[in-house]
Amino acid sequence: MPKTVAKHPTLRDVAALAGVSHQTVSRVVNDVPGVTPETRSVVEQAIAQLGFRPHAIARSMAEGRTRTLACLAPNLTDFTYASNIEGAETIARQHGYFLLSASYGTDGAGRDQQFEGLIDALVERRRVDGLIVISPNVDLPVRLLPADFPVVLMGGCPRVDVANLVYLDNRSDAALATGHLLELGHTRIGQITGPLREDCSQERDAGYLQALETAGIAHEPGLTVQGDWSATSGYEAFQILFNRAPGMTAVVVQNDRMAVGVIRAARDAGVTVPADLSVIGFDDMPLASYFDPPLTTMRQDTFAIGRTCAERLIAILDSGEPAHPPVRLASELVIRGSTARPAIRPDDLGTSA
Amino acid sequence: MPKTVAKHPTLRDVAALAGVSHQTVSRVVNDVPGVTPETRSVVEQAIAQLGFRPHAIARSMAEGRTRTLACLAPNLTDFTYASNIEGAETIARQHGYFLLSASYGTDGAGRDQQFEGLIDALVERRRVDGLIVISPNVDLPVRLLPADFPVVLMGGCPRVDVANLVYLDNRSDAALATGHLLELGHTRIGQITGPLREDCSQERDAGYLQALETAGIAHEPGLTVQGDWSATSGYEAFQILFNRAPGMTAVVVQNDRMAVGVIRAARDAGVTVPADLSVIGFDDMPLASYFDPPLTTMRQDTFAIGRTCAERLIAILDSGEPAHPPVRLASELVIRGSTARPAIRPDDLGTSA
DNA sequence: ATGAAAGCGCTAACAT
DNA sequence: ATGTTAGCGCTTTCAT
Repeated sequence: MPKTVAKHPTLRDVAALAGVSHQTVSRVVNDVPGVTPETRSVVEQAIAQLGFRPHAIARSMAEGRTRTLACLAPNLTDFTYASNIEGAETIARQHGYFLLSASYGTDGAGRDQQFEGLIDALVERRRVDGLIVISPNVDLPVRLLPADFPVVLMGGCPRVDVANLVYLDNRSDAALATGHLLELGHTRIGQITGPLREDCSQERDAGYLQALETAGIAHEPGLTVQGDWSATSGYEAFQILFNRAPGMTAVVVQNDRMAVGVIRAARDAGVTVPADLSVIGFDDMPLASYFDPPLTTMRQDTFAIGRTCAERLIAILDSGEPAHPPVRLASELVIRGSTARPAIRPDDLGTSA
Repeated sequence: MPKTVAKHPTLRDVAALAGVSHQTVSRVVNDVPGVTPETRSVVEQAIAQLGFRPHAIARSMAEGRTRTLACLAPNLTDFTYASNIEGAETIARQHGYFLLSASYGTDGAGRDQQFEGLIDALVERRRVDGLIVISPNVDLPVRLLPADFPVVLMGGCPRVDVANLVYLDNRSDAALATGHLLELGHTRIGQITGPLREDCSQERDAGYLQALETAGIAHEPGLTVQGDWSATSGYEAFQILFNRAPGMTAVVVQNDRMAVGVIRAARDAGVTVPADLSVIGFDDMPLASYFDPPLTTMRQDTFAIGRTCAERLIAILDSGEPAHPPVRLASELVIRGSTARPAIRPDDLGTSA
């Protein structure tokens, strides 16, 4: 009775068939020099004949690394996160790594807890070699992550105290957005922010304030309303702003989804964009140019951000390159149809010139 | 000189400290009965003291499974795929699995090759326990996947010969969409399809034809144009259709992105939606209700689809449940502003009644 | 150039 | 209830 063939042949099965030691097979598989062409050929035939494939887990076990990276994000569906992830995944695979992605849930309670659970399962139990963390608050990972584990952070503001940070300079981006409105001649410019507990919202707010100040325009706190990134919240924020400050001619909206909500609310209130109100968003989300009017927005190359994160992480892993200083990524102003010069209103006539 | 403490304590380190065998520690860690409360307590203290965490890879090695699933999709950014993935990831984690997601590239050459490479690295090398495959062509995975590996397919049409298939009944969904237009009173209904090499486009086309036939309306082949799912292709397809059949009063557009392109093209051509032209899309993508007019569309619960796939896969893995017959998932007609009764045109007056 | 031995950290099967 | 003995399939180190 012939020995039952194991479902998956091992190095030793190949070795037995080729009449060499399993070690030699290992050398052939890993392209290690020091194997005669003849031996190599015999082994290769045996490998082919048996359909041998090295066992990735066994290899991880012996090598002490998994060739797997993980990316943690608040969710996997928002286009910005999804494209970060896709960018990272592309680079990872190009370098022989896989990318495991996990979301750590919606805001509020449980978030930290879920994040910690993820760190435990992925990092402490050494399931992955490195981590990319996308977090609305850089503090979260900084606080919860072990210091000696390879991590690249994707953040929304510069932080000199944080190594391996790839960040968007939201402050200057927002200043640029506000500057665009200022240049068009707007002076009463409102703002709709994301949740103010997020770095990104804070930074953009700071940039907005900074641009106003540079232009010598007094800041009206009542002109800023907080949203939650959703189109609905943009809709509601506009209504508040509209009642509060009918003279407002432009709004900086901290993301495109809310901007779309603003445009809808404006129309419902009889306000025409951009004739009566200029609206600028952030992200340049897919189809931003297909709304009515097409959205003027601050575009971010989110794929490139994901790629950069993965490149940095792999450099640390493969080349033993140590922690690197923060990398700043640029945004780009995309002018479309939702912004224009302010209309000259009857009551403005007296004050001009 | 004290023994240098290993960076990561092992079962044996804990055992030594607790004065028991490593096996007892293993029992405690895995909550296996048959350990005295006292012993357990001592071991738990040692675990805490050393900060021991079980090594996931070593465990995989010994258990012969990785508690990791993979999801393959054409890309990770299209909302439909991203939400499938997020749904699957949620379920996976609830059951103690991680989800590794990988994209197998854009269409055309290289696709099969990349897919094969993925199968090799993930399946043949046993890096994951099971696979979820989202493919525009069910044939691709059916052809390239080993028969004995746990796989759940997410597809666009029923296939009795394929086990573990979770599918959208695109044919009847398209018939429903077309039926909506028919009910409104449209008779010359155009169609813009996705790439016809994809199952989904074929099925929807079949559903469209079927609905027309049921209504006793002769099919005009010239009223169908092929797009590539992009808004731009929808824009262009409308132009072709408009020149070809100015009398057309409605279009079934096989996804929302193209539908948005159609609406834009219609407006640019002086055609008002829905007064002059009704447009129905598929997907109910995010913000579909924020376009102008809000999109009427066939909604699919893509999160639920992802969840279902993961549930099936885990059932096979954990409960040893064998292959199951195809699962059909329903879509829902969401009527918004882009569809309406056809206007009564001058030349229609004579023919009516 | 090749082989033998040891061990990665765990689980499983079998003692006691 | 606890301990002992074997591996899991590979890489690494050291012999030959």
